[in-house]
Amino acid sequence: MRESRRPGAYSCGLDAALDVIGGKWKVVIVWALEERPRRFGELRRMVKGVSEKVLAAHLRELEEDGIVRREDFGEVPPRVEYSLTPMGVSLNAALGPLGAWGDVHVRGVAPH
Amino acid sequence: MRESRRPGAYSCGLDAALDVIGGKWKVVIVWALEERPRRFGELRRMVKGVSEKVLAAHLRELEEDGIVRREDFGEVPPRVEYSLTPMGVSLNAALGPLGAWGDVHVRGVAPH
DNA sequence: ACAAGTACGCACTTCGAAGTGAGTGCGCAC
DNA sequence: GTGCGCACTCACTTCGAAGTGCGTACTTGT
Repeated sequence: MRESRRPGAYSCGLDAALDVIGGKWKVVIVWALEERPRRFGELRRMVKGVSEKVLAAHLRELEEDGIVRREDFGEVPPRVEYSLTPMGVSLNAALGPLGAWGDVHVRGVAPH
Repeated sequence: MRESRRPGAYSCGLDAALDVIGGKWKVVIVWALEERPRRFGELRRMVKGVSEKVLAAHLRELEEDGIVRREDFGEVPPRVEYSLTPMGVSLNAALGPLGAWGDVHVRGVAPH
């Protein structure tokens, strides 16, 4: 189990942000939710290589951190939708420059 | 040993960037080099909690990735200085928004 | 004479995140 | 009636990043 966030335990905002997106698949999940809400199985197919256990765990953590919202339509068979909260949207925006940097300096993709 | 970077192996620039700064202490190291070049022992004291082994390993990886420059003044006792390359400076800039996001949304520090 | 600082390298251990494979209870298509 | 998809949970294993402790060859400080 992960300890809950300890305000003031970080030396800078970068520490804090990296703690939130620290999981192996977190950024990919957040990125996959950018366009529109997604269902669990949908995410499972989009985020290639992730196991169900880890996907579920990461989604729960992201929910605890206020990044994603989980909506359970109490239907049967189960139907659950995950979407970004405003905080999640702003996180995605903050990740933009870093993604662009990676494109240019690591992948060698021209910014045009 | 770490495999060298594989161009094209990333699904997006974010993957690539996170691979580069993936180490536990990488961002703190880069952040510590922002102001001016630093010596090994100096970094060791700044980056609290890091072991010498890991600091040396991370510095070597960051050098391989073109983020930091290592300058060895062949003196005795040894004197080595680490500084950011232009690419390192741009990385730091790209990390800015993420740090600000963490300050505001995780640490609750007002922007202003 | 002795400890401490310099910039590391090496062998060993630890520990937790992630991977694996199974089960659940229900509906629907074949 | 058999199997698949849904959205998970649980127990177990693996594996590699990070931690620990020691050694180096030399200089400076007390």
